[in-house]
Amino acid sequence: MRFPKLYEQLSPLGPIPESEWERAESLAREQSVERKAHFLRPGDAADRFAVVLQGVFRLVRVSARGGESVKAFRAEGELLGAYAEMLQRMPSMTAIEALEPARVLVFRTQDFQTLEEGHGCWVRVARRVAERHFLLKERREQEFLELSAEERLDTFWAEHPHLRGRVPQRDVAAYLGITEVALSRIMSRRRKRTE
Amino acid sequence: MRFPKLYEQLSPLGPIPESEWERAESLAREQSVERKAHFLRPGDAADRFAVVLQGVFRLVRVSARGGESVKAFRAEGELLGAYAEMLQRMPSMTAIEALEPARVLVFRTQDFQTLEEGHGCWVRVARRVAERHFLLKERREQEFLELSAEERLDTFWAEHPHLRGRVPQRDVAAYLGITEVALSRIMSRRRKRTE
DNA sequence: GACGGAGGTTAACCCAGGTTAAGGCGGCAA
DNA sequence: TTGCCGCCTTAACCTGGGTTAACCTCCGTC
Repeated sequence: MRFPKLYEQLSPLGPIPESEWERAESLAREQSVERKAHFLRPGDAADRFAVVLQGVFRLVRVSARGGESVKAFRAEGELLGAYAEMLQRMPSMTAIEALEPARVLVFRTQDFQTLEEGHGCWVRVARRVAERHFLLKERREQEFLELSAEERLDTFWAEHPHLRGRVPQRDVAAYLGITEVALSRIMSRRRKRTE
Repeated sequence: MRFPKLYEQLSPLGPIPESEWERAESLAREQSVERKAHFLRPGDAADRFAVVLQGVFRLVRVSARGGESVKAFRAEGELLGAYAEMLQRMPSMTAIEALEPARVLVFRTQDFQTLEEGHGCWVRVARRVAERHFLLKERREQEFLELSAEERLDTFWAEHPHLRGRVPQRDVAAYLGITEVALSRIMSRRRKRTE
């Protein structure tokens, strides 16, 4: 078990025999990413993904008008990649950028496909990954439909306590779908409300 | 091929041998749903899903505060079910209601699992279904992050032209995350703008 | 034909959040 | 030290959308 983070992430998704773990680890490549450097930038082929070993990343989509919106953050143990673009085999529209000096364990999607062909356990894993991604997005949809920005903020910290102090406020705002000004306002409003 | 809609929906997701089609059809049960009747109501077990043969449905989530938000519409050929709750094996939080007299082809999730155990093609289908659900939600997330209500309205009609005239405006509003009043305002604003 | 309900529109008023612009403050480089 | 830069805050002003409530169809039912 050279990479406990890998094991933590993948083993809850279905039983994987020892021999397959070894095969997987042999395909992985460890890589470090400097603060503010990109794991993936818009236009790159979405042909690899990773497990975060160390650090926090932001997944950013630059809209047509030039505005940045943050789709997600990823920290230790989480999967990193332009998942939608991978599925559609299109170039990435997403920038993936380290907010701290980071280390990741990289797989090429092509190699993962070979894993799948070799053993059915990986197919099950891939399915669970798809389902988990879906559940995350559905929860987020619900938040946009039902909650105010302030409530979304609370939900955010409740769901991501480990990001406290590790992500700049402007990015939290861009994740919530508001401006950094509005976020600052919400926070001061609340500061006063509770004295 | 007793149910062409079933074939249309599922066959693009992966090759399915003739014998498996027959097995699937033997498990399905045709059911009709009256206008305003429910295919599923909150609290029901999320233990079945369907393919829509005829009609339009709305998937509604009733929030804690009693507000209704519309997660999606489903028309002919689309999959109908409380997917998130199915994955999590929890009772449905979603109401699924016919907006027109409708007919559906119902499967019990349990039966579908038997299909999966019998032949690998169904596993592939299940995975593609998960991926498609994810892509839909991701697109919606992006719309909430980047677009105004008015732009979301345009996007909605561009993506769902077949729903024109079949869904009441209040439901479109609830899908966009605004009130029917706001939607009416947007439409009149636009009517004036273009004379 | 009268009535009532469902769905849509309009208007008045309010508030959350966008926009712009002006600081504040800590850290880092010259 | 000074000055700049990145990040955050605050204020002023504007706008989109929420809320409430009145009203208007169009139907379907009696």
